[in-house]
Amino acid sequence: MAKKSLPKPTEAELAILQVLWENGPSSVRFIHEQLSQEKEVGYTTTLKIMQIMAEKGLLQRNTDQRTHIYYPALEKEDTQKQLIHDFVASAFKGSAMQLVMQALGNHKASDKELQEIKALIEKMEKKDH
Amino acid sequence: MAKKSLPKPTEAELAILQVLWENGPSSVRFIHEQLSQEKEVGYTTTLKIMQIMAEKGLLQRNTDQRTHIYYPALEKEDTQKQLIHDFVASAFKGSAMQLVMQALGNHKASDKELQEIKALIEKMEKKDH
DNA sequence: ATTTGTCTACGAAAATGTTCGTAAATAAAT
DNA sequence: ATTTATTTACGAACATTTTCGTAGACAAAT
Repeated sequence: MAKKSLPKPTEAELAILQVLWENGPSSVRFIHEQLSQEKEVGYTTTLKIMQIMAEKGLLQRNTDQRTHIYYPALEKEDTQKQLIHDFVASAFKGSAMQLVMQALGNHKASDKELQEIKALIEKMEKKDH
Repeated sequence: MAKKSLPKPTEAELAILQVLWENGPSSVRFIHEQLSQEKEVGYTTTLKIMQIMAEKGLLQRNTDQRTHIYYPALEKEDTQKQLIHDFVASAFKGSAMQLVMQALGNHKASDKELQEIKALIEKMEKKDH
């Protein structure tokens, strides 16, 4: 059967996903502590958003213990891929390459990063033949 | 004096900016016709959003004629730059290079596009020395 | 001149996202 | 055992964004 497509995460939801991506499955308490370092926010606000995310299917959770443990339903890369797609559509008229050029141009990249990108390009060129 | 920083455009606002970027200064009627091709929406909805954008400073307008002509207050590239910055922060933990790698990897690029990127990288490498 | 159409302005409803207070259950501390 | 702290659930207030109806000004068509 077809994979059910999940809604695009909102800003607040994305902030939570980032913490989960970095730290793995976590409790609301932990996520909230991390988010609090960036911005003051009530505990129940974090809780509520995570509950909504679980409802939407963005997060899964283990409720065996009183303290529920949440984790993303999708791989980080899959979510990022979808986000890039939407972003490119809404701000770059669908041209991912235009985005790449802009992002590359406006950002100071280290030699190592540039080498990585070159390597990726080489690989893509080879695949074409 | 310092350049007043404009708010980040919303989704609906971005759709309007894209039409303006492509077609230059336009009337509400024209923008609305373009947007209608993508999605059904009332004329006054488009009008209202453009008026709000003018209030916010995102758009300028010429009101000499009864039919006002709107145009973006900022260059396309400036707005895109800001959008990339926010996007990278919210979805890529601030790493523009991660975004570039993902966008590059997930997208089929033409030889010509790859050449352009390579050229840009060359230029960036030279600048470092 | 009168009607018909097009435009802006305004305001408010509807939809979406965010915030948090309160209550109930459970666990931990005294 | 009683108090204190932690956690989930729920609901509602608040904020932001999107939507559009209505009215008034002006222009075009008849």
